[in-house]
Amino acid sequence: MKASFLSDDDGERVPKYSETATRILDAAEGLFVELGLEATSLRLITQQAGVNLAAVNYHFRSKDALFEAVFARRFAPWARECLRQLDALEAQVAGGEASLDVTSVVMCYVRPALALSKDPLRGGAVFVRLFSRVLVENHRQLRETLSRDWGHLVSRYTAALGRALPGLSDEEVVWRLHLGFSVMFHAFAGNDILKLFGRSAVSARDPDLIVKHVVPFVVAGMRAAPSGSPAAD
Amino acid sequence: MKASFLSDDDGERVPKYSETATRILDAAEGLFVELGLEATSLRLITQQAGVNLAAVNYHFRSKDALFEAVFARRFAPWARECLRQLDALEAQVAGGEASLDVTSVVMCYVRPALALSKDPLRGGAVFVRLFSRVLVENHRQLRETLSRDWGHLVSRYTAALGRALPGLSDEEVVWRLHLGFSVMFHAFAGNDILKLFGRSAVSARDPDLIVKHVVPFVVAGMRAAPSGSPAAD
DNA sequence: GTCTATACCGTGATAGAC
DNA sequence: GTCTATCACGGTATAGAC
Repeated sequence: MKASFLSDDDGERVPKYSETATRILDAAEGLFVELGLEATSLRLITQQAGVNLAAVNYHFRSKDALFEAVFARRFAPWARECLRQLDALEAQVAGGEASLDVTSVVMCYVRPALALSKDPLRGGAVFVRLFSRVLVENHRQLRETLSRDWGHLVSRYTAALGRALPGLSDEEVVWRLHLGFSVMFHAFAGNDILKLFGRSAVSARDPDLIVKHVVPFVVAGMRAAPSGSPAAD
Repeated sequence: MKASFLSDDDGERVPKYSETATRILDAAEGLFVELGLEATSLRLITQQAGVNLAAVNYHFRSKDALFEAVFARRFAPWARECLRQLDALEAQVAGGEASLDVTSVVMCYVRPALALSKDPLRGGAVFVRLFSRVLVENHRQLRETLSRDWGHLVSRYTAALGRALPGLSDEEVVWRLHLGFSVMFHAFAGNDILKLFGRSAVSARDPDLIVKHVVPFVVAGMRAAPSGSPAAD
């Protein structure tokens, strides 16, 4: 239940869960994505995990807390990888001042999400869809738990994006980073959103296809002129 | 409970609800947004509406169906206004072929959403937030109910956007329209998403501010080069 | 410390009287 | 159309076994 395990990356800093707690986490993770949060009962989770109902209230203190644990378990490695890639990028262009490319910065958080999305064996794809739910729903407890790591990640990317977009104010940089994150995660989540658009000629299932279509959109959006410039057509 | 009331716009084509049904709808609408869908109990709704608990299961057949009714009541006028504005735009440039501006097309659906968002007296702001929830959650029943009107709206906007972006394939046009809609609604929903980003220096409450920041982002994203073009920095 | 059995109360839904 | 009574199921808390 450690809150912040991003600062030190000396090996695997994942909190140790007991055998039964891990079984609960695994079962819950799959069911939350498959059925949704509210449609998944604790009785179904514990039944599938082969543990007692009360165990979930012992190891985690509530259903919401269980959801947070499921989420946090995947969030930490992802965030660590995002920071690692950003470090590598900045080290690569250490000499220059504003030589950071917008696409490169965006790819630093897209690549880890893409990797997760393409590796469903370890429950990676689950996390991306859970993240999109967190973005739209109100999980105040989860936000507090993640605020430290998340805040660090965002401030790092804000700085990098600010360097890549020298003409923008700080406020606008934050806005565009926010929009960029939102678009990416909702696209990866792919909760049949496209199905809403009548017959979906688009298959949002292929992660590579998502990157191909979404990244240019996001990068161009970030590069847009500051405020009310009409931009020649 | 009429499904499609978009084709004919001869006055108010809103389905007639009884007195008690309307009171239920009004109460549910406010509570769903304030507390969320699952946190709002039918007992609370009926209590606030001053009707009996069983009434909600008589007029609507379930809680989910009630949610759909709440949503559909706001969706129809909004969609009608979006089509009206698109009609006006296309009539304005009737002479030329590809003279449609991307910004103008985007504003055709942004303006109605903005109007709703700025008019909370009639429960308009509610709809925008509900829409964002529908986008990320799986309301298959609701999708089927709306597929006709929604499909018509999307095909019209796809055509218009395709005219404004002659260099793009049909598939890419659909993708960008999809992304544009997603960004807009999630920004309007503003479910404290920005709060996730550590201390939010950005106040997402002012709808005009949202439009000011989001529209340039979306328009630039739609105008991005087709596939793998790096685009000069 | 871990795990289990069980009881509690609120929820959505339904049947049937009026 | 409306209301009362009742049902099965949900999350939660607790007492107690190992």
